[in-house]
Amino acid sequence: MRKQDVKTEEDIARYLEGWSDFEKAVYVATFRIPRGMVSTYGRVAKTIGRPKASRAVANTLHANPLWPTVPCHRVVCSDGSFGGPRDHANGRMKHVIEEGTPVVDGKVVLNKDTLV
DNA sequence: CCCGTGACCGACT
DNA sequence: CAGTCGGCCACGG
Repeated sequence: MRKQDVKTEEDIARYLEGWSDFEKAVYVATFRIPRGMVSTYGRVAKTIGRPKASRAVANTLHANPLWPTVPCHRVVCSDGSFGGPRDHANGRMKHVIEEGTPVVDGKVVLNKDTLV
């Protein structure tokens, strides 16, 4: 199926057939993050039952094959900063801001209203 | 099966 | 409060 036709969690799992369960879980969890809010690598890891797999989550999202269907830009570091190469980080920050999420000094403001 | 590689995290100087 | 350090984990070679 074509990437632009992926619109549900089931679609994601189908599109990712052949990928590991871990990777599917990461993308599905990220897909659930509502617009205007963010989550952190650590929290996503916890959500999918792998509390200590934050690094693996980051690795997985780095290769997000379903952008922008899967909003990987809504996943940031635990301190609110955007990890990764400068160019990628800037783009992600721009999208987060466009969705109305508060960003101060290059970092997302993490509180009960912005953090899932 | 061992090893290097990260878009990380939390605790501890 | 900024910088370090060790632990963590999936993946690919």
